Amino acid sequence: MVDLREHVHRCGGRMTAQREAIYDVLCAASGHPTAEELFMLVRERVPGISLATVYNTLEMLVNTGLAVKISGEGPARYDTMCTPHGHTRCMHCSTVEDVPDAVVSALGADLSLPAGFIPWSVSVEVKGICAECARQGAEASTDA
Amino acid sequence: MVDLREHVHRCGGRMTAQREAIYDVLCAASGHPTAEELFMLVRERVPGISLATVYNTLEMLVNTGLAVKISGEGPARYDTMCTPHGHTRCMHCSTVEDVPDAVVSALGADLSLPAGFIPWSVSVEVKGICAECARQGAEASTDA
DNA sequence: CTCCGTGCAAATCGTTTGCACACAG
DNA sequence: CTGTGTGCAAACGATTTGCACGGAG
Repeated sequence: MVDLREHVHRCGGRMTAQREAIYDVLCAASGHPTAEELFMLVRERVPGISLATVYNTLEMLVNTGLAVKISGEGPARYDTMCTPHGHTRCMHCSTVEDVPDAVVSALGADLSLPAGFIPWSVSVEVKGICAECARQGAEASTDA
Repeated sequence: MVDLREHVHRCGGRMTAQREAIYDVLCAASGHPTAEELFMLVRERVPGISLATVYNTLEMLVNTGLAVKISGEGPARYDTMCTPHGHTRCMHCSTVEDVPDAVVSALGADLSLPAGFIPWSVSVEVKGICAECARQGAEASTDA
């Protein structure tokens, strides 16, 4: 969580109420919201905001290193945590959770990359079933 | 590369010329083709085939474990190599290459997953610049 | 005053779906 | 024969774009 105004200025951009609201909401969001979800939340604070602005701002945040875009199945999700980490994705409810771990950042060095490939970032995604869905699944099979 | 006819039957499906062609082409493809690319290639062998059939068949192959779907930025790419491995993705030309490595499969155990999360598969993607694009980039800056 | 960022609506792109027919089993 | 897989075209969801205006600097 940095001073957005200062950050934006350093990157040659302008500060707006929309950008502040989007960044605030993204930082405060518990999960890893999609652009649409973020849009819904931000609209409570900036009623007239448009979805395109949310996309624009998110792209700016990603390009300037303040956020990370997690793309995979379905709509992309966004994350502000900028230390290297992986994600889990529930195959049932598609929730994304963080996997803070030094292993992730150390990984790059261990991989035998194609000759000449210049690595920039490593992302790790663990697909599976989240605790919540596993619990419900167990209940369901108990009920049946 | 398995006997597709037998595999499909074991999974309760039917064998068709389209499915055979798609699987053949996917196995023979050097890179990691998108559905669209695959469609173009398969059309040379089965001129009347439809893109929907390519999507259907790919989904079947993925569901039955004969192929892997690599989704991320842009269109999804497909891969037949079924031993655990990671991928590199060039940020410039978006080429996807394989990273065969035991580290990837061993990774799951080392990560501190959220409590209760049941892992199913681990995917690793290294973003960066591929050798080809790096070479061209170097040339370009030399020229300038 | 100058442009960058915005809002809106339409366009685009990848993928899925509904339907009638064909052909594998 | 029976029902699954096919081809087509239309629908769909996520994201991008073009354009004119408004507000930050």
